[in-house]
Parts: sequence; C-alpha cells; structure tokens
Amino acid sequence: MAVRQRAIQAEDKQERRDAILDAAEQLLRDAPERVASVAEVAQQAGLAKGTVYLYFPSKEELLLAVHERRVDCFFHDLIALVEGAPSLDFDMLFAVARTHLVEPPLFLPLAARCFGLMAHCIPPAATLAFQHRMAARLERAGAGIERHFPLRTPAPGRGVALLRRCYALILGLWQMSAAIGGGLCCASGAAEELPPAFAWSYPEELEAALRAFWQGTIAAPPAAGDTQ
Amino acid sequence: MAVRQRAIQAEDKQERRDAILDAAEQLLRDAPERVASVAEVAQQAGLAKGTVYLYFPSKEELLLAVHERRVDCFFHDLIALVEGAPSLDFDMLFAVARTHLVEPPLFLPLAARCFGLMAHCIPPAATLAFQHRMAARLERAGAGIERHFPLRTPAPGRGVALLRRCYALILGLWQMSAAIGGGLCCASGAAEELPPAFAWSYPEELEAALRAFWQGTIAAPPAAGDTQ
Amino acid sequence: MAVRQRAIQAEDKQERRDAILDAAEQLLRDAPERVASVAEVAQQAGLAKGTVYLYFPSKEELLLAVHERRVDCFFHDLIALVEGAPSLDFDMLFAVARTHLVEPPLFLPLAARCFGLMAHCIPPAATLAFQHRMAARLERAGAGIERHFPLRTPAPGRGVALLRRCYALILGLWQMSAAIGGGLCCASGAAEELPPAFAWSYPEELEAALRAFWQGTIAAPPAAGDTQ
Amino acid sequence: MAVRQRAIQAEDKQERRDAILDAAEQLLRDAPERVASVAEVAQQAGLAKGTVYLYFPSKEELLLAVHERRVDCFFHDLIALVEGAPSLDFDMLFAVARTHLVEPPLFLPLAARCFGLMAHCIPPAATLAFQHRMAARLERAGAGIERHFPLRTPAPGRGVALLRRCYALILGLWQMSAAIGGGLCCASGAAEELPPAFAWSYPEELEAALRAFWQGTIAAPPAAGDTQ
DNA sequence: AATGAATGAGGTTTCATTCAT
DNA sequence: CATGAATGAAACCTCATTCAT
Repeated sequence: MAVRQRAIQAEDKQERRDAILDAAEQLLRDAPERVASVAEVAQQAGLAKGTVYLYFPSKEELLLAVHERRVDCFFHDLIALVEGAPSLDFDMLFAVARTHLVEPPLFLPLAARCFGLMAHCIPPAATLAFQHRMAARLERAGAGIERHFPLRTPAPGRGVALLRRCYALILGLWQMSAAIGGGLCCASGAAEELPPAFAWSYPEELEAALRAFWQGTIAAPPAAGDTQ
Repeated sequence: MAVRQRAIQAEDKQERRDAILDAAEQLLRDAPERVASVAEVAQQAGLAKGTVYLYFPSKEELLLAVHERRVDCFFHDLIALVEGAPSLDFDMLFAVARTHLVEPPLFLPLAARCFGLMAHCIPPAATLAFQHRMAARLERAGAGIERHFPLRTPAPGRGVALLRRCYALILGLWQMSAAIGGGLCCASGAAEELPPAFAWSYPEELEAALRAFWQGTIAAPPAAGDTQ
Repeated sequence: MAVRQRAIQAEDKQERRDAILDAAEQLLRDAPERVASVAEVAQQAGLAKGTVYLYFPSKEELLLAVHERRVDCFFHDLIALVEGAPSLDFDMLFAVARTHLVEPPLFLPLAARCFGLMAHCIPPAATLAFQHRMAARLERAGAGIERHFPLRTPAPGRGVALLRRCYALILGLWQMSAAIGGGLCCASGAAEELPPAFAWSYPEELEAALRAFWQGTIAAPPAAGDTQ
Repeated sequence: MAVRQRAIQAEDKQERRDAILDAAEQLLRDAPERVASVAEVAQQAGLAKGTVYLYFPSKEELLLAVHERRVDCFFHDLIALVEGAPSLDFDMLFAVARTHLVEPPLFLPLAARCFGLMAHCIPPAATLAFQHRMAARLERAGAGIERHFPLRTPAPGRGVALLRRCYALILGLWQMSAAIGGGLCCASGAAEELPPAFAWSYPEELEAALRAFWQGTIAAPPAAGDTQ
C-alpha cells in the first residue's frame, strides 16, 4: 500500500538489500529453530512480499546471503589478524572464531541449514558462485596461516585444509551439542538427566578439540596447557 | 487393502516394527536426498498409513529409529573390535567407521537430519531416551579405546571424547562435502569449475583429517604414513 | 473440523465424487466466466480442500470430469435417439444438441476451457483416457447416424466426421458469439451498437449453419425450409 | 536502461507501437502455448515495462492488437482476391485462409485466446471498436463473395454469413485438434494410441469440412473432387 | 515520454496426523 | 489391531499494474 522510497541508485539498492538481510537475520535470531516465511521477512523489513523477490531470487538464496554476510565478517577479522598481527597463536585465532561463529546464536544453526540448502535446493550456479567468493577469502586466510605456522608437513594448501578441518569440528560438534541441548533447554533440571557421555559443554569441548587438533597439526604445540 | 494378520504377540509386533523400519530405510536408500512421506513408507511396508502410527508416535521418531538401527550396527562392530582384538590401530578403527558410516549412502544424510530433528522436532523425552541408549554403547566403546591407547593425558572419559571428536569430523566434513558436490553431480565438467579450496574428496580428506587428529591425541602416532 | 461421514464403500465414494462434481458445476453455473478455486469447490461441497484432492488429482482434471459428465448426458440421449427412433431427421438431432449443448449456460464455456486444458495442462495419459471414453460414445452415435442417413458418399466413419464437424460449428460459432455478446450483456442498448456483420443471434445462426451443412452432406435435404 | 529516444511525432509513436506488437508476436511465435509476460514483451522490444502501458492500456488489449494485425493481413489478401480476381473458386479462397489462418502457428491459438479475452477481460468499448473495424473488412469481403458466387438463396449478408460459418469451422476444428494433439506431440508412438474417432489431421479434415460446407451452400459445387 | 522499483492479491498442492469403522 | 478417508494449515512465487523519478 505504502510505496516505500524507491531505490534507484546502486547504493540505495545495496542499502535495501541489506535491510532485507537485516530483517531476515533478526527473525532468525528471534527464533533460530524456524525459518521465517518470506511474508514475515518482508513485513519485518517494511516491504511488500514481491519486493523481496526483486532482490533475491528465492527464499533459499536469501538465507544463503544472510549466512554469507556473517561469514564475510568472520573472514574480515580473520584475514586482518593473519595478515596484520606480528605473531599468531591458537588463542588469537580461536578468539576470532568464538566471536563470529561460536557465540552468536545465529551463526551455526544457519550454517548447518545453508549446507543442506546448497546440497539440495539452491541452483548449482548460485552455489558455485558462493563457493568462489568464499574460496577467495579462504585461500587468503589459509595463506596467512601458513606464513605464521610451520606445519609439520609444509605444503601449499595446508592452511586451507587446516581451516577446513577446524570448521568441520566446529560444525560437527555443534550439531551434536544442539541435538543434545536442543529439546532440553526448557525442561528444568534436564542437565542431570543426561548420561555422562553426553554431558559436555559445547564451547569447552570445542576449544579442547581444536587445541588437540592443532597439537597434531602444528609443529609447535600451542602454548596454553594441554588438551582438555 | 485387506486387513493384515494382526500382530498380537510381542514378537509379531517387533517383526512388524522392523518391517516398517526396513521400508523406511529402503526408501531412504533409494533417494537419500528426500524424505519419503508416511504414506510411501506404509505402502512400501504393505501396511496402511494409520498402522505406522501404531508403532511410531511420529514420522520424526520413525526416522530416528531407522538411524538408531544403523548406529547400533556400527557400535556392534566397533565394540566387538575394541573388546575382541588383541591390538588395535587407527586403520582398524577407521575401517569400521568406513563400513558403517562413510560408505553407506544412507548413514550420513540421515544422521545429519536426525541431529536437526532432535534439536527441534522430537520430544525431549524421546531424545533423552535415545541418548541414554547411545551413551551405553558409546561408553563401552570409549572404555575399550582407552584400554588400547595410551592417551597423552590419560583420564576417564577420554576415549568417549576421542570418539565424539572423530564423529564431529566425520559429520562436519561430510556436510561441507555434500554442499559442494550436491548440486553438481549431474553437471558435466563441474569438477574443474570448483575453486581449489573446495576441490577435495570427502573420503580422502576425512581419512587425512582423522589421522592428523589421532596424531595429536594419541601418544603413539599412527603407523601408516603421515597426514596428507 | 467436522469430519464428514466417511465414504468407505465404493458406491459411497462414487456418491462423494458426484457431490464434488455437483459443487463445481454449481459454481460454474453461478459464474461461467471464472473458475472457482479448489477451496471454493470444497466449501460448496461441505468438504475440506484436501478431500477434493482425494478424488481428483488436480483442479484441471476436476473440471474435465464436470465436462465429461455433461457430455455423457448428451451422448446418452443422442444414442438413445439414433438407436431407438424409427426414423430420424435434422430437427430431432438438433433438439438433443440444443437441450444439452446450446441451452445450458454451462456447457459451451466449459467445453471451450476443457479443450484448452487438454491441450496444455492435463497429463497426456488423462487426456487420452478421456478421449477413449468419448470415442466409444462417439462411434456408437456416428454408427447410428450412418444407419439413418444415406450420406452422399457412404463410408465408414462418415457419421463420426459429420458429428465432429457439427460440433466444430457449434463450438466455433459459440466462441464468436460469446466474444460479441460477452462484454456487452450488461450494457443497456448495446445491441444496436453492433455492426450488422456482428449482429446475429447464436441459436438462430447455429441452426441455420447446421442446416446448411446437412444440406451439403446428407443426400436428402432436411425437410424444414431452407437455410436461414 | 538508458531512456530511449522519445517518440514525439505521431509517426514515431506508430513505429514504437509496432515495435511492441512485433515483440509480442515474436514471443508468441516462439512459444504459442504460453503468454509472455509484459516484462518479456518489453525486454524483447528493448523498452521498459512501463512504456508498454503508454501504448496499450492492458496486456489483453495488446494481445488483441497483435491478433488484429494478423486478421488485417488476412483480409487484405482476401479482399484483394475477391475484388481483383476475374473468377473465383473454393481453392483460391482456401489458399488465402491457409496462408494466413491455418499454417502460421501463431494465428489460431491467438484467435482462440482473443475470443476468450473479448468475452471476459476486455472493456466492452474496446471490443466493440475492434468489431467495428473488423466489420468493415468483413462486409467488404462478404460483398465480394456474393458477387462471385450465386448462392442458393441470394440475399444481402449471405456472403458475410458464409465467411462466418467457415471461420467457425476453422476455429472449432482447430480447438478440437489442438486438444487432441496437445499433450501428445512428444510421446513417441502416441498416434496409434488415439482412438479412430480422434485420429484425424486438422488440415485435411478442415479442407474436407469446408468443401462439404460449400457444397451445401454454393449452388455450383466446387470443381475439385468430392468431400473427403 | 520513459523508466523500472514497488506492490500484493491470488490459488495450488502436500502431507502429517486423527479417528470412525 | 488395522484401516484409510478426512482434515486443513502452511507458504511459495508470479506478474499485471501503478507511479515516483
């Protein structure tokens, strides 16, 4: 009904695109478990449903774009660190991961969903484009890692592989922890019902696992303590 | 459809329950990407839709039961190995994982889905029950591992933690690889379009990553070669 | 909400199917120009939307079924006439056509739409099945016509061809007349605005055209007068 | 897109109008079954969507205008024939119809659609205007026909009626044939599946039907052969 | 005159679950 | 116990049209 100010200039369009992403991100934050409908996203952004489709070809690609923005932030800080810091250690890298990936409640649920979307729903061309954009960042970060850390078996691409495996741990452990904690967050006293094998805390376990992994990969073991 | 022979005895019921699981598993194997509808499962089992609900409270818990059966098979072999073999190395363990988790096209897609279900859709009580059953197996396998491997920092629960982290790697890397390969399996010449950072093969990368992880966790590094 | 009496027996199902057809037909009669949504049809039949889809695979095939029922009525009377009447003339046949095809406001709009649906939207298998059912009736009627009328060039299939061409005239002239009268029915005094070449009445023109056509096809010209 | 040279002169406007019609016609030719969206038409014409609405009040009237241009071409040749040829026979007339109506894949689908549009969607005033323009051509052609053919019952308007009825046959038979062939063009071996009553070819059946019709209407039967 | 960004109504279909028989 | 008919919510996306620029 109320026609919003039209985005004619390219920068206005970018701004509007961002507004839609903001709206979707907000809804995702409010209820990470469910995927808002396009109608809800549009309403949250103060736009009509059709307008969302002017900026994103499908709901799935909108979600992927929300995810990509978060990933970009992570890589921005990560690359700044590996390219800017005079020296680097595990804790500095883990801090970046914690800030962008582990602590925001949005990131990991969305990442898990996006992997599924790319595997099934999103057109291959769009998936590939996303991956190319990610690859650029990933390789830059990986190269930075390689400069800082003498890997046991130095080889081009080892930095990227290291990041990939760390990400797999972050993602895999989170999925397991989400399953464990997922349905229980509301049940009072749920914690003590968990069998010991499942009684672990994601952030702590993740840090321990990553440390252990670095210990096996990086020649110089991380300074701080030992694994768990 | 004619009313089937009624399952009155407990063993008849178990048999029918298994028939439903078989049907669901078969459909999942035929098309791992999609989830069959309850009607399809019933038809495949030669039963009526309502009958499925006599044996499983919801579609989700049916899926979880299919998954659990596969997990049981894995643990059966794993426990047999750690409790039966005179000595143990990485390759023997990895072989079990490969047989049950990595190679069957069914396992990992279903596992990923079940983690999501447990986090959101399945009643906490059912999730918890599942986890208790899993915990028993997990702890037995973990204890077996601990007996075989002198961990760098021996401690109760380290075997379980090791398995958990390996599983996280298996799952996390698979999700990433599924996203990469997902939409591209049909596109000819898709492989060379992938950026180098995404051009990796799941089975190889998984083995390399697990080896690297063991190297950092187990005092005696695995005999075979070095990490990729 | 209110679960209707369930149609378990085959005859109950037929009855319910008919009820849905009745509902759709009624809505079509109320507003021949628009196609009711499935939700409206369901409501009119006192059923839930999903129930309609238990009886018809798609909205299009529902429309075709409504049409088929009307065509069946027409053929029922036509075949009764050609097989039962001791003698036959144009007027008797035209009366049947008038009763079933021309006068009911439902028939021709629906027929025109169904031709379009069969050409574009309905699965070939369903179209073919419909055509086979129609063919049986058509050939029986055509054979009856051939027995009664000594065609100028007797040959098997001439009766069917005659009916086909008459139907083409009925349909083609109706389309033209609907276009002419269509938007004008509400405009007072519209008739005199029509140019003479378009100022004709469908029923009269149709009868005249059909008579003329018979005159050219049937050896013995129709008794009543001459064309228009 | 850059703002196109503005059409200020009347002839520029006509040119642009024609360009839009050309674009729509081309798209219709490319895919006679579907109706291109306004956006597609505009793009094909190298214009913006809004510009189309400067030249046509609605999508429907644009389609009607495309149709009218084709009808004009037909009448142009038809009138040239009836007014220019020293003598006239069925074959000469049928050749014109074949060239303009039957053979171009565009004409009949569009005509059928336009009849529907005029009946439902197009403002009565626009329909009426179209009909007046058509009437002028139709009456001129009809008058020419009357001069050439001694109809069985000579009367003013008989030429127009003759043309009308022929057009009804052309249109009605086409609709039936489109329904029959519609979904089957791709199915291999579809032809032999058709019941005999539906196994006919439009061009042949049309010619036979028109000949039969002329035989009943024109005193002197057409020279070539007999009806099918 | 030309543009193209914004609108928002509109309708189909699926399918998990229930419950009368 | 077994059946399967009935339910009805849920959400996508298209596209003709408008109108601010």
